[in-house]
Amino acid sequence: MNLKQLSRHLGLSQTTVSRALNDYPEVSEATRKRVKEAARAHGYSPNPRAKGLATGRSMAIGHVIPISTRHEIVNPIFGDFIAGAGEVYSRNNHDMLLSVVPDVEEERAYRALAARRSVDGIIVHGPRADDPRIALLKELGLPFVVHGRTGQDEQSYNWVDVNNRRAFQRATEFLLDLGHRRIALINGVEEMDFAQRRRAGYEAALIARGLAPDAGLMFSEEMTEDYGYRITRALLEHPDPPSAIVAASMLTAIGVRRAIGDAGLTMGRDVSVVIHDDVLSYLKNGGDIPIFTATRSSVHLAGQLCAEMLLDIIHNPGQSWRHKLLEADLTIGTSTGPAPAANR
Amino acid sequence: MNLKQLSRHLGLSQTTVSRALNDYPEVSEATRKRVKEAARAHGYSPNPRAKGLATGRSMAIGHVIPISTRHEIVNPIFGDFIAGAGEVYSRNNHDMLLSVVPDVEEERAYRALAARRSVDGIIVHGPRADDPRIALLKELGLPFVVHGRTGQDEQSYNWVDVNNRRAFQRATEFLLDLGHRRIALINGVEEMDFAQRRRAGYEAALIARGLAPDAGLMFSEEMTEDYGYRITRALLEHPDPPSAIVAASMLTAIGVRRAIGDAGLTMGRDVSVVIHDDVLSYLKNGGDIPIFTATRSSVHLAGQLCAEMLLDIIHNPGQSWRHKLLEADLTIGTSTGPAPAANR
DNA sequence: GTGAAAGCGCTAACAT
DNA sequence: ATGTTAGCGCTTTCAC
Repeated sequence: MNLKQLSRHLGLSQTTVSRALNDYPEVSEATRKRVKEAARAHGYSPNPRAKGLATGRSMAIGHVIPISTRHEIVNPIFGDFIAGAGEVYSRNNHDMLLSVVPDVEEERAYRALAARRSVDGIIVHGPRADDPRIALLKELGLPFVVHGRTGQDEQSYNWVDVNNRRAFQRATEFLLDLGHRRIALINGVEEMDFAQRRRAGYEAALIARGLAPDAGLMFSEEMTEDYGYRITRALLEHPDPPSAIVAASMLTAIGVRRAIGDAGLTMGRDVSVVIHDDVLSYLKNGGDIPIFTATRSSVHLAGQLCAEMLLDIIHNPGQSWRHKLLEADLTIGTSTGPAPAANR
Repeated sequence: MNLKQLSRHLGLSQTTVSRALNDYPEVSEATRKRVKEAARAHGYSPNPRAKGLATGRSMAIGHVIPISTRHEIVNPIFGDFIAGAGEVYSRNNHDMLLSVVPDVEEERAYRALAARRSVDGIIVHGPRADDPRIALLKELGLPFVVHGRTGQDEQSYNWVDVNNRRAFQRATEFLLDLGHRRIALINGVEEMDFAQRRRAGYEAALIARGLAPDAGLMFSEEMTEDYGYRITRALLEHPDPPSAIVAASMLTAIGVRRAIGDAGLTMGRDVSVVIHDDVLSYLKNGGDIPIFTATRSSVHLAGQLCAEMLLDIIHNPGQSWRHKLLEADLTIGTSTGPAPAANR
């Protein structure tokens, strides 16, 4: 069933039916009601391509997922984020277009999306501290919202971010309050903006207590299980090992725990660990590692918020930049305990 | 730059330019070359909506991701699969349309996709043993490929599946060869077809050795960490505990290992564990749980294969059903060892 | 308040 | 081998 058929069926012109369906004010209430009912009854739904061709809009939002050419892993936060954003799009009759591209071809992918006008807006994932995509998208004139922030000019574009700095500051303060003095940081790659903010929070907490950040206790790599394992083993073999660890991501945390176990030590007694993870900081259920359960993650929420913000920007253009800062989930596990007296 | 402008620029008709670009045979090689070069030089790229409107095709593939209303978790295999499929679409100039819908509204989502002709084909995720979606999609006449299989009529639709039966049979045989006799199975929900096949493989291996499957050693639930933990703890407290466990999924395996540790036992000595996981059976790196590394998972591969099959079906319709059965990755960890003499 | 007609950018008969 | 023309299904002037 298309517009033509529907309008003929109603004895009206395509124009009127179109106007009624799209809530144009000049249609009489009576006709609008009649038209909308008929549309529903016949299961009419406009052809998005025809609509897009006529309006120049696509009713679609693009997500460009860069896949690293070095280590083809998909960021685990991705699924949750997409689910959150997808719900919002469904509610607003927008399609979600996913574009998976090798990171080296990312610029081309953005330019292609813009040139073909396949999408009305874009969500930017995983911003680097100094990310060229921001300038590119501004140049292309495509509305966009960044999930996260870059290191500078954060007043010049739209973003939704988790307060990573404060989360790590709180985590570190928590351990300091328990008497820990040598606290290690197992961080993500500092090319990523979020990792820089996390370290800043960690350092701020130490400095506020008159402790100098120790480069020998701060680590920065891709957040894998192996990374958590290697670093933790090395730390524990140190003559003056840390009594506590602040770690990011579930995978890393799994490695940390395995290393502690393999060293014959006990989490929460010999070494305290605080995990930050905005994907899987779900319900903790009898253990010291968060697990999948029925609760939404903050990334899921961030996905919803990014999508809502972008749709709003597309609908009401010309406004100034928008942003939203979420307080992070922080999982403080059963694995945290006071520092051994010797380490105070 | 659109077709009209490009053709004017070349002093040719739109038709000729269109034909040259789309590799129609009747265009002279000279013109084709000239046209293609001009197109590239001007960065011309056809408007997909106009093209779709004219051809009735969308150049897009739909992925409907049902989000469970009970436990809003995203299946962890999802990210990997999407990445694999996405690469194939990119190479073939197809868009990937993601539709995230509450599972109760799934039928409506498929019908909407079909009615609006938003996509040329669909990939079906997570088939149940008796899945109504197969019949629905046949009725809708939309080409589709299932990632996985259903319990019956597997000759009547297209699918790509991992040989779950054989994987679990091999895993079980492996443990039997080590002398184990009481082997537990920690399986996924049996509503899912893959879980049924996994149990079938496990049972077949036992029966082939003259052992009767013991209902008290077989478990079936959503594959969370907590599940792996709970079941393993319970098993180990049993008066006649199993000496080995076959477990599915990384999360479950993490729970299994934690439970073994908490019970004061050692994996590979007191209890042997074989993990099956097609997502994260990546390189194992010094531990007994697979970790994220640079290697592709079999789900990534399945994503590619599904996408390729679907594009082929769309391009060459009218052929009979197609399918592909992949041999599963099977991670046999350092955590497997011979059965204690008492258990033989 | 409603309708006729043009046009969005492309493809596909149907010429030539 | 190339061009002309008529749509694809919708929105949007413009006229009434």
